[in-house]
Amino acid sequence: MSDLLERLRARGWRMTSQRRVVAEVLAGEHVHLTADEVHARAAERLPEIARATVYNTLGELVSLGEVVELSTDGRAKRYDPNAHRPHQHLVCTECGTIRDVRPSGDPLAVLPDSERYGFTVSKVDVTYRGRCPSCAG
Amino acid sequence: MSDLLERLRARGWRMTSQRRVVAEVLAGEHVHLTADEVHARAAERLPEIARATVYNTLGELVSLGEVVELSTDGRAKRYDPNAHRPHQHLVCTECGTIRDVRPSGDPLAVLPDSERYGFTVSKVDVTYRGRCPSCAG
DNA sequence: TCCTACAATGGACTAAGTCTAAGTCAAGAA
DNA sequence: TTCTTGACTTAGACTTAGTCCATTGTAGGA
Ligand SMILES: [Mn+2]
Ligand SMILES: [Mn+2]
Ligand SMILES: [Zn+2]
Ligand SMILES: [Zn+2]
Repeated sequence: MSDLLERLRARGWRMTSQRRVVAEVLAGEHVHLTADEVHARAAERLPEIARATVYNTLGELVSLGEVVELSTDGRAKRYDPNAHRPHQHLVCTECGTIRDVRPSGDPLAVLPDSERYGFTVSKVDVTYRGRCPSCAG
Repeated sequence: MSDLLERLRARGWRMTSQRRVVAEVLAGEHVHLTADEVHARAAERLPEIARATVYNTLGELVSLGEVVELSTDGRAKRYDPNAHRPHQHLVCTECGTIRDVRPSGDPLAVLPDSERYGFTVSKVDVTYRGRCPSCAG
């Protein structure tokens, strides 16, 4: 994640304490936090960070391709730092747990030309839904 | 769609003018309206229908499996009466147009057991994204 | 050290949806 | 047909998630 800070600096990002803590909160595997969760965790380290700043920073990270924005349900968007390894998501319908998964093959390939209606298709978002082991009871 | 009204009556639904117009608005192919769009169209026929009634009715139709709820972006959910023919969606990133599409094969089959982490996977939502012909310019 | 353009702040505002208390009415009973 | 009653509808307050803006602060170059 510190290489992230390097990359951002190289792109002319002004490095502020707020941006640093937001980037640090978004570290690790299977991290899919909402903006408010990012804000809460950032505020543990930098108490007066504003919600608007978190939204701004997340938006910038998304534009720069360093973070992926997800909306797996109709609720708050989630922010995923695992942006450099393309993957899909497996979501528990009970508890909302999210796992990164990699389906076999290219998910785009299964859409025949006859089903593309002249669109230039560039991206596929796949959400697998089911019960996780601890909710299966 | 009148067979929908039959099915609902058979399930003990009390038939009101509000429920009837909501069901009528949700007729046809490639219909993916937001709750507010449904409300606006319903209000053309029944001016004093309340927004809450539209939300209630849509929620009931979803519970009964007669309508599918979609959240392809982080915006308003969309309601899809094409609930009896399983399909996926192709969305234009520019104008938001939505098409029903049928990928070849079972989208669930491409997720290997090793990528299921003990989940009981029951459903897949696939959103193909790209530019539609009129936005391709 | 100073300057200033870029960034952060707090609070008002919007969009989408939920909840509630009071009033209405569909449909079965008599 | 009229009566009855619980299911349904209504308006508006409330919540959640996110955006916008005017003001204040500061990173980093000169
Ligand atoms: Mn992920
Ligand atoms: Mn559809
Ligand atoms: Zn679970
Ligand atoms: Zn388009």
